[in-house]
Amino acid sequence: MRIGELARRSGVSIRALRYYEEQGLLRPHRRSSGYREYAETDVRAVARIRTLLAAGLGTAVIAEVLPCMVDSGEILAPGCPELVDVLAVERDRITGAIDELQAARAMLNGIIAATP
DNA sequence: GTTCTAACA
DNA sequence: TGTTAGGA
Repeated sequence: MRIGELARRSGVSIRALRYYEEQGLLRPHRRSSGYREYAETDVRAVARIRTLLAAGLGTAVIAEVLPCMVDSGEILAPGCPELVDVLAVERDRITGAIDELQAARAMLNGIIAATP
């Protein structure tokens, strides 16, 4: 599929899809016309990219983790178990971020509840 | 009409 | 990231 279809199906802007390629997150083939040709599996790949970006992971980390995820996206592809410690660090960072968000939410809840 | 690259009131 | 210019 071309970039327009992937953008519609993934809910991501064409601009973002080109950016992902620039960052090495996606490797679409090129037609003789120069148009990018994406695979069916890229729809799910984009979803994973969005999830990881939203979690605060850098594109460099995502680029090396993405190819190590099997269909389910939760299994480590055989051949890259050394990523486990990198993922553990990211997980701990996310856990810290969640704690801060919960603290902020509790603070706002308190203010809102105490405001007549 | 769609996509491409490059660049920024 | 959006948007726009200038082409194919």
